[in-house]
Amino acid sequence: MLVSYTEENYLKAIYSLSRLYNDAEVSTNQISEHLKNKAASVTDMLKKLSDKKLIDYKPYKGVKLTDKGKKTAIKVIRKHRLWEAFLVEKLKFKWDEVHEIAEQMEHIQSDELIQKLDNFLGNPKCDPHGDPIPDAAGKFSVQRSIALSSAKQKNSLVVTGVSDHSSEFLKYLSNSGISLGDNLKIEESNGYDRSLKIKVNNKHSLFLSHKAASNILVEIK
Amino acid sequence: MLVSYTEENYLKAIYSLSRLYNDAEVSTNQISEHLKNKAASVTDMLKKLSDKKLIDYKPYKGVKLTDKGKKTAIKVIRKHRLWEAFLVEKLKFKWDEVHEIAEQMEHIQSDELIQKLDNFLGNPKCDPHGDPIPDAAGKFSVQRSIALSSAKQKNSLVVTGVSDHSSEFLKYLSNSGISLGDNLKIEESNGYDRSLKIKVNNKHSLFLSHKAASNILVEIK
DNA sequence: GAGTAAATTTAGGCTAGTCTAAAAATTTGT
DNA sequence: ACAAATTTTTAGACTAGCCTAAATTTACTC
Repeated sequence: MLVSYTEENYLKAIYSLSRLYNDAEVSTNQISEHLKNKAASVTDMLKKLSDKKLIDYKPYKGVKLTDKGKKTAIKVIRKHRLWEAFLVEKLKFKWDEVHEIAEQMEHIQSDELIQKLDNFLGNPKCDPHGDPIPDAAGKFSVQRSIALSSAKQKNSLVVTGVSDHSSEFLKYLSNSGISLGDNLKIEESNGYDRSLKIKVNNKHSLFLSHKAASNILVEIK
Repeated sequence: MLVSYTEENYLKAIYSLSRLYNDAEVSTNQISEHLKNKAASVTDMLKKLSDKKLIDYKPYKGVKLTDKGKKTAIKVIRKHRLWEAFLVEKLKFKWDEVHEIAEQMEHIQSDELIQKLDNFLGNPKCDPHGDPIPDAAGKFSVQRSIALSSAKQKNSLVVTGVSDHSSEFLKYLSNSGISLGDNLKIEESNGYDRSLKIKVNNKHSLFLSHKAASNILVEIK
């Protein structure tokens, strides 16, 4: 069964929104905002994806991916991240320049291509943003990181990635002197606006809004 | 101005059909057969491409690419051939497996990507089928080959490529023991069906139909 | 639990690109 | 040069994916 470019983008959106909220149902409006389409258009597509057994859809109740839909979404994510790795490792793009191009390349259809690309890159476990790359069977072999904003522990956090890949955000990070692999310590946690004061690599400190902190992924070292 | 995936395919078809017939006007039916679309659909698209000043179109009289259209077509061909080179050189595909994948990859939009890919491959002059790769300005730096069927000279011909990239034809060639770089001599030329008797590398001889010979490209050594 | 606000779906319309069938223009054969 | 055959265009319809506006369902508040 063929899944169009557009359908793939919907499945990808549903997958990542669902992950974001603990594998919960995803609402029409969430998808609409994420893809910058109108809610009515989303409803149309949900019906179509439901007919194809890629999602479980009950009107007004949100959607969840079926196993088939999840498999398709993870495959697209695998392709996206492998192409990002290729662009950075081999073609020497900066990590904040590759997202848009990978958005196009992730839709190239050829299982053999993706397998050969994976081998060519040495079967990487993560992409240049630190996001884990699933294998051909859809298995993620490395730990998923958590948002800095939700870290319970205050010390010994390591930046492993971002959840906002916009070049605006990535530029903001590099201007703030935060990059992949940096060590973070939470020095203060502001209750009322949930902003954080962070020490980077035991050197300089800075303030991060909740919004920024929620888009920085860390692992506990 | 943006040119869609579909428009790019039409421009590419017009470019190669035009080249095939000595830069002549290309007819609606020729395009229709080449793209496996109906003639009526082709007419629709010709109007659209004409509105965008990508082709010169006079109803019933065929079309020619404008400079703008030619530039766009050559850019797509550049991308196609660079990706084919990548697939064969880096990912170790066979030369008869890459056409379909490159058909998809040629539409990825990013000037920076294609420039970096070109450098990564070492700025190749030809793709794995022996077709010349134009540079970023659209210039072909190597000689365009001629069809074996139209060779005036009988001796010292070198196989430089094919004009039919179907895996059916490529398999036929490899079964016949003809590959890129082989030396050919025309031993007999049959007037009535235009078939040829060919000696390959001064070793074995074989018969080629006009159809096959017209799809083998050679240079005079 | 009734009324309002918010979310979602339905209804109907638009564009790009395709198709079939029919009409018009061109080319060919005598 | 005129009729027939061929090519090309026009006319009208279809699908995918999007939209706006209106109707419906659900959620929230008192």
